[in-house]
Amino acid sequence: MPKNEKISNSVIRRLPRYYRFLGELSKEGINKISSRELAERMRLTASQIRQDLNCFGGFGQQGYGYNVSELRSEIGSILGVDKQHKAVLIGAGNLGHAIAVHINFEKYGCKLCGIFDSDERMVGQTIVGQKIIDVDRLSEFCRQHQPRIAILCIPKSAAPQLCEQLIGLGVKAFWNFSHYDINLEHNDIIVENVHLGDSLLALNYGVSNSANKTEE
Amino acid sequence: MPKNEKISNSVIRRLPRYYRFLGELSKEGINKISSRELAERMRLTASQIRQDLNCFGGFGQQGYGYNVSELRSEIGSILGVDKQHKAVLIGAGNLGHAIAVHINFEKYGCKLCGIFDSDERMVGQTIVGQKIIDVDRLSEFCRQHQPRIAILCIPKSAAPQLCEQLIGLGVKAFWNFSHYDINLEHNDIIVENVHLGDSLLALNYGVSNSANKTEE
DNA sequence: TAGATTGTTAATCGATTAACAATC
DNA sequence: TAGATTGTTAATCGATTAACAATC
Repeated sequence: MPKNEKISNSVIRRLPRYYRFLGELSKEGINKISSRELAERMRLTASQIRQDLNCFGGFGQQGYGYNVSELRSEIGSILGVDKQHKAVLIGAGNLGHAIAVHINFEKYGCKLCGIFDSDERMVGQTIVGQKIIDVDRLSEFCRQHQPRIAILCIPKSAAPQLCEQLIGLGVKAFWNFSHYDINLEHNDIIVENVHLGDSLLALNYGVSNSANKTEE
Repeated sequence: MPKNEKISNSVIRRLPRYYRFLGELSKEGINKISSRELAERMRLTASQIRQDLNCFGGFGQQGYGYNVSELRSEIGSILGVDKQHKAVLIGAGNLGHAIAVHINFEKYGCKLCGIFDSDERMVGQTIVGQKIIDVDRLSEFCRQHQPRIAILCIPKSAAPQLCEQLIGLGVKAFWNFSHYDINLEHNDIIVENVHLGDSLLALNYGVSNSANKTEE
């Protein structure tokens, strides 16, 4: 769908937020919105919104604005929310478990089709209606189901080897919650690192260096 | 500590990653590193690293490079890892629970001092050695302990009101995992939104639009 | 038609990269 | 001293904002 040039990462990162806000507007029963109004709500500039959207096409109408639900579904299809890419979750500990039950995968264009763990006490247990599978059976499973996305909720030490294994099995994208910083040679692999520690540290920087603190 | 000018957000976001990589180097027993070597490992440019670090001071030595553990501890203190800011966690459901046990708060300059939930079946249960407290007692607790950070693992609907309440109680920063997009009038409040859905959608965009897919 | 608002081009701003003098 | 590598200034690049003609 992209018009012609490569879409910048900054634009891509804003798309999910547009999608969310348009969903809310839709729920509020608002059918039409101008770039100016949307900018106000999202604390962006109208210019930026128009620039962003025009990377993908002219979704608006001069003199009128944008049709909320139409624009939302356009952005949705750009993001691929209706693709239902198959995903496996590796690591069903606290975080993995929470991700499995907390994230509505269908809503985000994914289908969670397998949950794995290496701890034999977890294997066989059921979460979100799925039996946890022994990670030893990962290869077998992937050959059969061909997942394209792997969600890593595993210790740092296990990550490098697992990444390589999964790439060998045809996985194209990683949603990485491990403390390992995926930085692969393979340049066709898509990585979304979620470093919660980094996020907390950035917040902590803000708190530690905020203006409302006395100089020390 | 900042030299004189305001530090850009892009720089701040890279600091935790520097901190992490330097920690790893330290563990590997590497004492000295040049900006060129570090850049290679982190997939950055040497220029950028030197620029970033020089926002805060000259931590290197010409002709030699940087002392790994020294630089790490400098960045650590810039990030405030030894500050131990008090934090409350609101919402001890799947995600809140996982955050509580998964994140080593001390390591990131925080101290988790209270966990709250509104579900009476959870109240009184213990996680990470702390009894879950009824959210009705949040005000009382905050007046006594004066936490500066609130971690929100609550439904979107509960977020706006809770934010206001917490700000009234002196909370200065939010680590926000709720689907509510904190976008406050209060401009001295620090917000770190962690929108896992947005993150997954960005990944999904990549998978849906990757080059190794056939045109459709 | 007049008014509004887009799509798009041009101007500005900020961040990244390159270059190099300073210096260990 | 010679070699290496920083700190810092200048050049480049890209992203954001402003402006405005096109058009509904």
